[in-house]
Amino acid sequence: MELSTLLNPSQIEAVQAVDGPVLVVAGPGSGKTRVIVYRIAYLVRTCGVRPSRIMAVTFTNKAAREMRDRIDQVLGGAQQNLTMGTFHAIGARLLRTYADSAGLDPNFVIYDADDQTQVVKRSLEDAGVDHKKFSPNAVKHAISAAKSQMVTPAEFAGRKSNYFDEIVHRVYDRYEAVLEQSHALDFDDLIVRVVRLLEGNAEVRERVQDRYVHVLVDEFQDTNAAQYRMARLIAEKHRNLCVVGDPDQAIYSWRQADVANILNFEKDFPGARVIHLEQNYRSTGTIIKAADKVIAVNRNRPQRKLWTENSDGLPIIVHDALNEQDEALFIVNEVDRLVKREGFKHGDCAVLYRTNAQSRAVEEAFVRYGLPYHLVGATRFYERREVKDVLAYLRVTYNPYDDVNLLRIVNVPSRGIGQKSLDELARWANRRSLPLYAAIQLLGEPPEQRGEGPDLGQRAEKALAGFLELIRGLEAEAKGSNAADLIKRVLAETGYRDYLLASDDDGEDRLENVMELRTVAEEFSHLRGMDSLAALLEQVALVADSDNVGEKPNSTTLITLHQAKGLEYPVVFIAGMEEGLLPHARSMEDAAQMEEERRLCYVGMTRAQQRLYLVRAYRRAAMGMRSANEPSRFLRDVPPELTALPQRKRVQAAGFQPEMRMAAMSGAAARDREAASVAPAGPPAYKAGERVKHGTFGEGVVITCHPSGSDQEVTVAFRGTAGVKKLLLSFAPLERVQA
DNA sequence: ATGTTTATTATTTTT
DNA sequence: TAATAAACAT
Repeated sequence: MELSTLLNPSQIEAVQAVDGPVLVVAGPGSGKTRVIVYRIAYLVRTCGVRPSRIMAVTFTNKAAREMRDRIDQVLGGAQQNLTMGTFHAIGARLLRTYADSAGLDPNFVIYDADDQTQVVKRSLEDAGVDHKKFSPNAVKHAISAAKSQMVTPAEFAGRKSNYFDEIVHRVYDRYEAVLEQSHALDFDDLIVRVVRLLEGNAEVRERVQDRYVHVLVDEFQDTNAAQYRMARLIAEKHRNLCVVGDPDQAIYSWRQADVANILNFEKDFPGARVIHLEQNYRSTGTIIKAADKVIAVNRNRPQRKLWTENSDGLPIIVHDALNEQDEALFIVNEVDRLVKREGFKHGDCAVLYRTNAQSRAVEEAFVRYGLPYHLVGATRFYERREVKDVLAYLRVTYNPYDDVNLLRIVNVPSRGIGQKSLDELARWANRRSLPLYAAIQLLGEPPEQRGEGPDLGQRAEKALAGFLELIRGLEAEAKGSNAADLIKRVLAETGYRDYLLASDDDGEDRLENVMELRTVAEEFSHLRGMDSLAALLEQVALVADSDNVGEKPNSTTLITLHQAKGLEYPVVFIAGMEEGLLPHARSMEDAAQMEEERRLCYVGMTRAQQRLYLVRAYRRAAMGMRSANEPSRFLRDVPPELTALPQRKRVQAAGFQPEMRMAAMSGAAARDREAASVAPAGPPAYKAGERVKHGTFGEGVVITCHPSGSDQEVTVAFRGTAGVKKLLLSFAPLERVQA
């Protein structure tokens, strides 16, 4: 392996610094993944470290997969024994291996966000709290925050300071009890319980620490306190901990990620080597300069400067659109043009946005124009109702003590078990501290065993007995087959297939989704019985990443800024460059949050390799309401000399009738119009945002100004009733107004 | 007990 | 706007 031909000197230093703690601060596009891949290859090939003694932690499952592939490529052959995955996946594996020592059922299930919300709701009710006054989601977030900082319910009692904390405290205890009774762990538990296990059990700690001679953590800036503690514990013995991160790309503080971990690292491992990777290989000089200007405004950041030897490339295009439809239309037009005239492929392009809701308008435009696109993770596959229902059957079959999932399907399709009966059953089970499933089992026992009965009607009892039989049947089936076959049986025996087909008009589509789940399940057909089921459930719980489901080749990617972390595209559009959106309205009050918004913008900009578009809409419909938004403050920080107006005439029409305009623009008409567009004539007379005055319409703000034939067309938003008008420069009585 | 209609309400990012 | 809960009718 001749490293000097593959890597620059700093990268080589990071690869070869294998003894002792190392912190690699790696800017965007600085070859970070490359460094990790070669570092692992170097450990295995040159240092003779067995792959089984290496642990590499990534931020997403997808990243783990890709990294494994690249390592396999470099080393030739599959490195099966390498421990590689997210903190959560690795945590789950450790906890199953050492379930006994951790005091867990080795068949524990993993609760996702939705399950958690259900548990919180139930806990709120149990605690007698009005769940209208305290949103379950807020409480869930508070509990999760406490857990990821390793605060137990008992410790929480000490820090409660207001009424909300008081409520959280009351619910937190109850929440943990419900999880335990359900033999379930939530996401945070997958980390927290590992830490507790390692801290509390010297024997297990020794074994784990002995095994992992080298530990790597990627995206270190986005780890939380518990995760860092877990990594530190595992690496404590050999002290070969290498963390790779970039404080400027920390964008998950809302999930309790804490950049301070980087500072803690240098404190906990004095004398750690610090290596900086600052040369960017990804983007044009223009993009790097602009991104650097934007991020430089943050006060709370390390001193450093990203640089590149790449050529400057083209200016960044800043575009002002009328509204979100117009914004989408502009993007679609540009993609089309880049593909037709400039040799890009659809797959080279990506549209990035702050909120998932923004994807709608963009998606509609792509559909209307018939351009290929794929949307990453909006309505995530595993969150579809029908998929969750079928999964609930599987999960209850695997672990019948899972109350949340049992409640989900006990009456789906309806089998005569109504809310009243369930309430009564739950009260009865609660008094006895029994999971619902155990309570239902007890119903079948003779009266001396079951004691004072629940007050259920005969019909309900019979229906519950029927449900019990159903689950028992599935259980027997599960033992003798595999997950994919079990899904088939669930569909047939529970009546779910008929229920789906009968329910909506899109029942067939829903069934199609379930079949997709079956396809996923088939991956685990080499395993038999409960093992197959266990493997599927684990995968589903931890791969909330829907990236592997139905990705279209060579299509434009529609993705949130957060999800785009770690990715790169030749052409990037950032949509919604507006105050209130990016930066988001919720971050306006808090300086630290505002810095995070800026980092998010920085992350977005640095995804671009060759072309970067920053697009904003003058007005936008948000949950039914229209509002006019100021341009994002981040646009002001992009030096004007690095930007340009769009080179071609933008397609637009007056007024606010997107439907009509879309219709008019579809198909051949659009192409004709495009072909008819004329070469630019002279520099624009006005820039977007300038104040102007008109003889009859009064004062207004320029939205766009661009060439139109031999003239220029100025679009102005006027104060008051006049609204938005398109005017021709040579005719309109316009004059500048000083701000 | 279940399906239908109306009212309400909350809108960021996700392993 | 859209998703969900509550109220209502069957």
